[in-house]
Amino acid sequence: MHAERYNPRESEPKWQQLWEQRQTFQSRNDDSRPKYYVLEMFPYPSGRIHMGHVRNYAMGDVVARYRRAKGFNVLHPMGWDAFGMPAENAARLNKSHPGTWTYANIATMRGQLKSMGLSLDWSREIATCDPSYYKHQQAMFLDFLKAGLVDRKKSKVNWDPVDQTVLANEQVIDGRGWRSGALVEQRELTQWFLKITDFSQDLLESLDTLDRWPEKVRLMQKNWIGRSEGLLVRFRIDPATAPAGESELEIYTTRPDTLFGARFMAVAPDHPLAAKAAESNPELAAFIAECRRMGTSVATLETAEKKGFDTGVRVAHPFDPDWKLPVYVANFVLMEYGCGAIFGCPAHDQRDLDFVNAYGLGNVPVVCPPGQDAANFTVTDVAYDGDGLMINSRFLDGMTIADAKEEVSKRLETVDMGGRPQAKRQVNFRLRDWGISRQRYWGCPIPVIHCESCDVVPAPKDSLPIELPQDVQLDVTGNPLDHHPTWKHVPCPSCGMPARRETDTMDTFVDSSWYFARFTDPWNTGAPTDKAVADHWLPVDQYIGGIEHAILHLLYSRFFTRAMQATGHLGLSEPFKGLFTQGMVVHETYRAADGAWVQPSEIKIETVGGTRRASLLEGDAEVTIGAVEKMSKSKRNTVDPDDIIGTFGADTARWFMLSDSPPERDVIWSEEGVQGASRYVQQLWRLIGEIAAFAAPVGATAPAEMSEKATAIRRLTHGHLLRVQESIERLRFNTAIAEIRKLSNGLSDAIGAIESAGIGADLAFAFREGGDVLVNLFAPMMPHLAEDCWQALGHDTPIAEAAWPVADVALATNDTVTLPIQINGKKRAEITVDRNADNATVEAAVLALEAVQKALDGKAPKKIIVVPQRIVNVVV
RNA sequence: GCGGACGUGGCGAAACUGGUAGACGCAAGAGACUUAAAAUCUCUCGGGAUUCCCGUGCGGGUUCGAUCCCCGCCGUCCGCACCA
Repeated sequence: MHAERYNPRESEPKWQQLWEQRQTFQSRNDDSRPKYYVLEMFPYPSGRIHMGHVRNYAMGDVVARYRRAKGFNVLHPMGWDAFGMPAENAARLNKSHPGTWTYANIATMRGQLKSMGLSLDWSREIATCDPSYYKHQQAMFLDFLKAGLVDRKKSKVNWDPVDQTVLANEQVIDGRGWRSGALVEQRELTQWFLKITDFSQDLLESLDTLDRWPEKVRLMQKNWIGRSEGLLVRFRIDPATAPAGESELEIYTTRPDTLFGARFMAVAPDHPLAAKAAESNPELAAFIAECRRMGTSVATLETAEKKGFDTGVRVAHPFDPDWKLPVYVANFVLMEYGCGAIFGCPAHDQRDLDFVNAYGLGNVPVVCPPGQDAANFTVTDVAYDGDGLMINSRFLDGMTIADAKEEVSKRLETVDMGGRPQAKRQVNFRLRDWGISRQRYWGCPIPVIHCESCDVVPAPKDSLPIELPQDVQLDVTGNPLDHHPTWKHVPCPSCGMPARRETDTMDTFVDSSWYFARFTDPWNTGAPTDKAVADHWLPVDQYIGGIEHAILHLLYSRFFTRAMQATGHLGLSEPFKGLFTQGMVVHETYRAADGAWVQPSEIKIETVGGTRRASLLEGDAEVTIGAVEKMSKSKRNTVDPDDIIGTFGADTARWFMLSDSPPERDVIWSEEGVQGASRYVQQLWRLIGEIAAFAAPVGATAPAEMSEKATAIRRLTHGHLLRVQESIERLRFNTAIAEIRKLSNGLSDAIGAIESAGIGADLAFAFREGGDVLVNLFAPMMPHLAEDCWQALGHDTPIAEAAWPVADVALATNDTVTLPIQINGKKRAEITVDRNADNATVEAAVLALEAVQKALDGKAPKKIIVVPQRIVNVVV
């Protein structure tokens, strides 16, 4: 019996239960089939899933189901990025515990994900806030510590005054905290660091091996790591001007070629030389203090004018002891990069030029642009940073920039200055070590103990996990763990004297830097991973998530994988072989007359005379339709996945998510679009019902005699099968869906054409095959509907366990091809010829065409280009 | 400022390695069925004209042939931002 209408509300839970019963999506570590690891970035348990999750997980599920059907042993797990500030905030608000809120959210969201019908292996579920997870993270921290990959140092940190916590450089966006949006301040604190910079060169170089990553992401990481090749040069300080104990100033430059264009030196306000010089110069001290104040916010730094203050110190030019250069303290020099000191060559560096123009120090060009006359090339407002030949540079004159760099480096490297060479080649990186200390409660405790006599002592491994205390006071400023009356007090593991625990917790990006490895063996109580198992599954074959993680999460994970390799937990260095970054889900915005944002669910839209008008469901008041923007709570343009699944079913939601837009671009969620998807669900259901009525039995073999009609149907089936397959493999879900619709349209037309004529064994077979293939093709996108259709077609095992159909390439290709005929590049006719017809045959056929004859008007063609199986162009 | 991506009908888009521009869908319009509506089905749907011409942001170039390659503009979006 084939029901008139398909009812997803009845069907979807039924199939979800069956899959669960049969453990269809559980993957075993000892399966001998080739492995395929599909992973979507795991969610933060914020309360409810949103449409972005639906899109992300719908895509991953297509890949997982497709690969499973293709015979792979697929790992497709799910977990929770469960530590973090929102839980603490919620707990403070509700006077409860962050864990209560977190686990309640997880329960809700797990239910929501299950209602999507995702082919996930729930037996591997993990939550990063669970001691069974962070126990291993603590163990690895100790391993890293032992391996020299952890550092504890005093450093200037980005301090978020609202969240009262330290932020990594990566978490400061436009001078503001990435979560709170507050202006970030600089503070000096003792912090734990993971030494990501140990891997700077490798992290950079290996980007070239990640050929299945988006170019954009690789470029962003490359810029972030920021490698530059340069020279460290030591300048001798003029003893007459040297502050006590100072004799030299070391700078870093990438342009040693321009050394003869030097006009001044500049050091950062917190450079030791600046401090020394300020000791006897109150005005300088005041200037430095002012820079510090300005420096509290990166945002003001960006727009600040170039300011400097002459220290009175003079240094000698490395190639001319009599050439003295003034040393300034300048607000644009960063202590963190290079040496915190530079030499200024204004003619060829815009920043230096702005500085000299403000202080009247002048400039001398030393690189002459090609085609310019060296005698009258001058620089005024715009520095020249292009190519050219050296001028005004004594022994460098006439050299290329590259040669001049080499010459300067070579000469200064051999000059002895106090027993060391005066210069040294140096590669510098922008990348900084990863500060992981956070003064928060809801994070993974850093497993060390501070002892008065033994200093920092690692917590013994058998004391792990160091669990968070349940009784915690969150409404205190500062660090709640530090305020806890007893938690931090422990005896020193080394000397047994009273000591205290580290009360900082780890940045939550640590939690997400290795979860993909934990999924391979989440039951392991003794170690973070089973190395052999992890090496079997990893790297992740296809990782899918948002572009917002292009730098932070992905770079940290790449570092962590290397650190885990170094400490014996993994045998590889790159965790993600294929990366795909999906676009956002966007929606129209709506505003009431009073300017308040209105939710899509509160309005109705009518089209009157071609224009769309929106009004409130209640009260009918007119609503203004605004721009299409990212779904957000503040603009209230969100659509709740639960509502959509409840009304239309998960399949409809998944189908629409994948159908219209290319996956890397934003998708516009619209009511019309969902309804279109829902209509198609019904259309497919009807079509399969019709096909089932006269399809040959399951497993029927092809009859020897095939009519042309039957062959045409088979050709259609196999052609689209090939193209859908290719689209899915390229993650082009929108074109895959277009091809599926073409197949269903084609089968539908074919039914219309034969209905009255009756049906033979050949057609029955063709429809059996066509119907089966069609269902197979849309099963990764609409798995529940596919199960019902599969059953309707007479199959008795779930399609989720069925193999992908094998395309007959020979059948998919036609014996004949239709070639467009161009005359002077414009299409004028077409001919149908044998697929393998030789060029001479094609040419003869083309020349015989009426349109060609007419265009030639009795003359011979100048040229005929025949592109076999593609096109013919006749030039007259 | 530096780096990158993108620009195609009313809308989302497709177009393989330079080979028929607009597949597939959304919206719209006309019609069929219906007492009516929904649903469903059929047709039309880049612009202009009479067989043809124009058309992929704009202006050039390369080519038998350009949405695709090259040069120069314009616009939109994204990332980084005093990195020496």
